[in-house]
This record gives sequence, C-alpha cells and structure tokens, in this order.
Amino acid sequence: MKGRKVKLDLISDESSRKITFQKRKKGLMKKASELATLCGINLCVMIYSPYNTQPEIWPSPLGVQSVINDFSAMSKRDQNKKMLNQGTYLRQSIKKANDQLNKLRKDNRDKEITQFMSESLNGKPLTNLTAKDLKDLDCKIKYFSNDIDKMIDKHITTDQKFENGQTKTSGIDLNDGDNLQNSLKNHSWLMELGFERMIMPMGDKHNKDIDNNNNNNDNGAT
Amino acid sequence: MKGRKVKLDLISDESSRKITFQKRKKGLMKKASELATLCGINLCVMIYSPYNTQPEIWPSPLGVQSVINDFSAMSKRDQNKKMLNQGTYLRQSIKKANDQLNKLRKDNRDKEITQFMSESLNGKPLTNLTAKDLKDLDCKIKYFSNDIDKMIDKHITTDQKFENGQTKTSGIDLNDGDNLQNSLKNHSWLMELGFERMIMPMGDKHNKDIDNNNNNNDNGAT
DNA sequence: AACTATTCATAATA
DNA sequence: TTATTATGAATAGTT
Repeated sequence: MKGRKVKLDLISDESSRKITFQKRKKGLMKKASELATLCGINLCVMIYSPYNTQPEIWPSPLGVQSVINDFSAMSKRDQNKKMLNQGTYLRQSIKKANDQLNKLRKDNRDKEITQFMSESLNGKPLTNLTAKDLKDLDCKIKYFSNDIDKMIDKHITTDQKFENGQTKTSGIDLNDGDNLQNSLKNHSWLMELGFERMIMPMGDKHNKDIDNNNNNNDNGAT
Repeated sequence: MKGRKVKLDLISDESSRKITFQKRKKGLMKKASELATLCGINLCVMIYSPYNTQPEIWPSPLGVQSVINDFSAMSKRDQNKKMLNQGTYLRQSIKKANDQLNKLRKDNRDKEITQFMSESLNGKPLTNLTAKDLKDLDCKIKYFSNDIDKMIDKHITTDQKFENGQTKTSGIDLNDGDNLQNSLKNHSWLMELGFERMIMPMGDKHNKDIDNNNNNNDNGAT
C-alpha cells in the first residue's frame, strides 16, 4: 500500500491534503532550486495557500521581486507604459502649472510696478508711499473691482464694440505682444501719460527720441 | 552509468545543461500542476532562461498575473503605499499650484481694473481705450519694469526705510486685508486720488478735486 | 529523441 | 504530529 496511486484531483480529505501540500511544496521548491542551480537560470515559484496568509515564494522575496519586475517589464509593458505616462503627465501638469504660476507672479509684479507708475503719474511722489500704503491701496481697489468692472463692460459694450467687435475685456491676453509694436505706433498717449518722466529718474542718458510713434523704451535704460 | 550523480552546481557542458533544463523544467511544471490540482491552491512558476526570450510561466500568463497582483498587494504593500503617497503628493501639488494660479489670476484681474482706474484717473476716458489698447499698454509697461523697479527700490531704500524699516516692495501681501479698514481710516489720499470720481461715472457726476501734480485732463470720462 | 538504470519524491502507514 | 518505507516518478547518462 505504499507508493503513489492518487488520482490527479483535489484531495478530498482535508488533513491528508494539507500533508500532501506541505510535502509537495517542499519538493517543488527543491526542484525549483535544483533547476535554477544546475542550469543557471532565473525563476521563481510563488504559492498561495489557505495554510499561509503570506505567499510562499522561492527563491526569496527579493529574488521574486526581481523576477516579477522582469515579468512586468515584458508582460505588462503596456500597463507600465501607461503608468509611466501618467506619472509623466502629472509632472508635466505640475511644471505647466508652475510655469503659469511664475508667469503670473511676474505679471503681478508688473502690475505692482504699473500701480507705482500710475501713482507717480498722478503726481504722488513714490517716496510718500510706504509698502503698507500700497498694500492698502491695492486692497481698497479690490472693493471697487466689481463696480469698475461693470462700468468698464458698460463702456466697452456701448462704445468700443464699434472699433473691433470686442465686447469683453476679460479676453485680454496680456502676453500676446506680437502686434505690440504696430499697435503702439498709433498711440501718443504713452508720452502724454508721462512715461518720459518715469524713465528719467533712472538718470543715465535718456535721449528724447521717444517721439509719438516710438514706444520702445530700449533707449539706454541701464 | 545511469541515474543521477551530478553535483548540485551549474552544469558545465552547455548542451547537457540545456537538456537537463528542458527535462527538469517539464518536471517542475508537472509538479506545480499536480500540487495545484491536488491541493486546490494558487501558485505560479515563472522561468527565465537564455533559451527563451519570453518567460515560461505556469499556469498561464493571466493566472500568473493574478498571482503577481496578489503578491504585489501583500509583499509590496509598503512600496504600493509609497507610490500611492507619491501620487497623492503629486496631485496635491497640482491642486496647490492651481489654487495659487487661480488666486493670481484673480489678483491679475484686480490689477487690470486698477490699471483702468489709474488711466481714468489720468483723465483718459475709458471709452478711448479698446481692449487691444489696454493689452498693448500692459505689454509696454513691462518694458519699463526693470527700470521702474530699480527706481522704486532706490526710492524705498533711501526714503521709506525710515518709516517702517521695510526695504522691499516685493514683500507686499496683496491679500492681507485684515487691517484694511483701520489702515485706510488714516488715508485721505484715496479720495484725493479721485476714487470718488471713479465710482461716480456709474452715477454720472465728476468732481475735479484732483491735486496739483495731476497731469490728467480731468474732463470726466464719458 | 528514446531508453533505462538509478535516484528521488512521496502516499500510505506506523 | 513525525518517521518510515514501498512505490512510482523523475531524470542523468547513454544510444
């Protein structure tokens, strides 16, 4: 009565099944180890059994991980590629957001400068404004934003739409300066607004070649 | 001369090594199959050999994938957790950046309004400015930014640091309006700058109380 | 690839 | 349970 004669099916008896499992598991692992050693190959065996919550693996968790990585690299190439793309997408999104952020920060700074300029143009010496004054002014201005916005929209919708069909100021793209030179050629208000006055304090040399049509400020600004 | 007597080491002879590999691989797979069948367990075997570019796996690619998923879920819990955290971090970074972005966009809009206001304060009717004019003005102002910035810094470092020790305007927090009301109580310049005029156009009346240095033609917009 | 003498694995048993 | 052992399976060396 010794020797093998079990039929190849699930062992009904639970205890003998567990015995068989443990014996054959050991044998399988040994076979696997021998195969790897004798033939110098990379392989792994992973066994999930109701007898162990943890999977029983060979040759080692690390080795199995290595095999899994290889397998994943081949078999799950598409999935990995997708995941990689997703990570790339996320990073690109961050970069894009940061770029916009930096751009807007720069624009913001420009706006601050514009504010200083406008005040100076109004005859208010910059030396009379502390940083706190500027902050308060800016905050206060926000309180007027809605009213001013409505006012501007009203003006534009009633008057300017006859110029270029634009009816919304919110569509302004502050970064599209492609047509800047041409657009400014017809504006004399730059000098009228006193930009020349603003540049001069930088001292150096400031030629007065800022005629009506010449809007560029590259005239020796430091 | 028959039967096993090889030592458990890499088979030096290449051809016999391949023969042994194929034999034992078959046996290993059979053992694995039997174990799974007899004991009703989940297992897989993956073999990477120089004889096959594709890994040889049992029971099937899909089954192996299932096992790998289980294994990954258990064994790589930490790694998955880390990856998840990383993903969360990336998404949070994006959200943070977007929040800042939206805030700055809002600030930017406020600055635009400020610009419109300032121009109007300068006596320039809003009706004479198209959206394109405003855009060009903004771009043009950027050209002056560096010079103006330096000028302002010069003014501040030489004059304002005696007021509150602040030496940089870049430290202005435009969103900190907590002390706004109190701060503005001591400022008469708001009205002096003609804010009243700015609001009034909504109501159609314009006083001419602009102070001396104003270069505006205060003719009242619209 | 097929064979076979051996060794090995293991089912049944103690 | 663990250990033993009869038996068949696996396989190294050979053809």
